[in-house]
Amino acid sequence: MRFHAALHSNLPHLSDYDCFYASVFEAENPALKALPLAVQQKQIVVTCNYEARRRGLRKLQLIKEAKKTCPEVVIVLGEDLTKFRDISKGLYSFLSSLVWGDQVEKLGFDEVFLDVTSMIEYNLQWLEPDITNSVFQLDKDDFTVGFEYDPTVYCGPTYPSRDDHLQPEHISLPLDLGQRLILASHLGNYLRKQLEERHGYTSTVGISTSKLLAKLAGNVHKPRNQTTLIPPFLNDTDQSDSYIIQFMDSHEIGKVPGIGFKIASLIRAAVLGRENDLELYRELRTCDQVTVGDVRTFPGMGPLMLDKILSGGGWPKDIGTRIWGLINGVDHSEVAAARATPTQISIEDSFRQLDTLDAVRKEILPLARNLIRRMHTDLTEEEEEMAGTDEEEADTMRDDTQDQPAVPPQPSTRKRRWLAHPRTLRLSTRSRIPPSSTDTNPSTAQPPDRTPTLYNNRISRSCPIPQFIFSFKDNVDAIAERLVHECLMPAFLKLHPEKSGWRISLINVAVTNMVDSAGSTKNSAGRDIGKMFRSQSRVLREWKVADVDNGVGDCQVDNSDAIKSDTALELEDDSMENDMWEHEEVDSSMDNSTYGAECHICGTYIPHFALKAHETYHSIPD
DNA sequence: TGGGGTCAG
DNA sequence: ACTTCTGACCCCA
Repeated sequence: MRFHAALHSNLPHLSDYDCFYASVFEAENPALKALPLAVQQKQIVVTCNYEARRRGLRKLQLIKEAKKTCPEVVIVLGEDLTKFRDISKGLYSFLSSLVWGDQVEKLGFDEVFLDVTSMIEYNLQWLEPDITNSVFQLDKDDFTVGFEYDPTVYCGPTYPSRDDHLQPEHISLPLDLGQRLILASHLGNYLRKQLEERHGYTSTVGISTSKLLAKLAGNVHKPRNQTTLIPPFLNDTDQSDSYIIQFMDSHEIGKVPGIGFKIASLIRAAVLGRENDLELYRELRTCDQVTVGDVRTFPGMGPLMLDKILSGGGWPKDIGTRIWGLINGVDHSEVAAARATPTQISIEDSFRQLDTLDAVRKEILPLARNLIRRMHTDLTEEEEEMAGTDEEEADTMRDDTQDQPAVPPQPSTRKRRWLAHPRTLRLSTRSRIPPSSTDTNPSTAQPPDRTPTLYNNRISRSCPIPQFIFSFKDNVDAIAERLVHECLMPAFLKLHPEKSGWRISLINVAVTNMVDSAGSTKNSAGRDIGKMFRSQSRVLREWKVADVDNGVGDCQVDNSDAIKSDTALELEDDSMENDMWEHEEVDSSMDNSTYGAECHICGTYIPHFALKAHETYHSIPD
């Protein structure tokens, strides 16, 4: 069987990005770390830090309730996602720069799948039996770049835990899966440390042989830790996946990634025997919870039965097979390669209700503006300065003279070009009352066979995108205004021909249907990284000393379950790390001293916010 | 290609 | 009171 190591890493503490938002505010203002902090979008708490959780706050809680539960809570507004998106991009770029190949897949703002197979394979070949001190090479071309580790033991927690599990005395090299997972566990630990030391963000990592298992493994030891899901390697062959089965069986069916609310509900209904004539139904441990194990062992359960359970919906063709695979811990999906450009960009806002054209127009305008800004940041890059551009000769001469000291040309004067052109513009709305609905009371609606697909009330109209949206000459406001009048308002009227009474509660404006520009490089992410770091090797070399210092010793720290994540390694911070990562239009204007300084111990350039953590780290060993 | 659905965080 | 602000992929016509 082929080894497919996926390393899944949640960038902040918890695997959801709840805490990611809170971490971003804490990074801006470290004083917040000691306080209960909640991030607000409209009337709800979308996220809160651990201090707030300790005091009883939860995500997706009403602001009112949160204030009642914890009057001292500090509330910050998080409706503008720009910061989160930028930080997320930066952390993502950093990980991509370390991992070989381009299989680095973002899931939301706060999670990344990494396929580290080739790194593991490469490092496997240097191992010799029973050597407890080795070097993990992070750069094929430079054996001095890497970190020390002990390849005879896992780094960090495993599932099953090593207390429950016989650690093999001798690991057969080099083809053993367990050995690969050991290496992956050390790499995961290294990546976590790098994220924390260099960027001030803690993360949780799951390590296994597929995206499915890596993701679920990541939930086991939640904040600021990692879990390696280990298959049995001493057991008999027929039960070779028993731990995986047990692991999967213990999950509630809806917790399995890929099984969402609808599918889980249908499967639960079937297993609980709601509409099944079979009365072979079993005693379920809890009334409400249906576990993967309950589903897997249900009489007759398999791909065909799942197909039947899910028949009638618009599901993918192989849905039964896929779900059955997930239930059995099988997931063959690959970690997706990095994308040059997103497939769509959308921006939306929600409201209590909008009922007049004027109100609608007033709300759409800023959405259009922001959308155009986003198109510029995400779909354009700086033009490569071509020697042949006659018109710009004067500028070019002045700006690009050799040996120009630290101040680069103003980014705003640089030429930009589109990496991709969206071809479609789309307006979506949601109303408080569904447009044409007859359902009076959803709670009384009996679930006979199919969910009546009640209330998923976003409706949309799209149109070809007007070409003026791509202009670099006209300013954003002018383009936005024209877009609203010529496209978006007409689209709105098509959506809502009625005179009034729409009770609009949400408006979304999107560009979709991207066509990559010819000549744009395949891997723009890689090029951005190249701009941010001189080269991968150089960056890594800068950190070489740190890496070696850390290797094994830190594993021991991390292995201890007794760490107080709140106090042990708190990071001081300054707000500017965004700008480290500020993409295409700004990067050439960076003056490093604005954002950080050189460490007086190792001389490495450290972003300002990470300096304290970095020095703390120097003080640990030796 | 347009409109909608489900999944994810 | 399944809420917020997204983004990816899938199906059907």
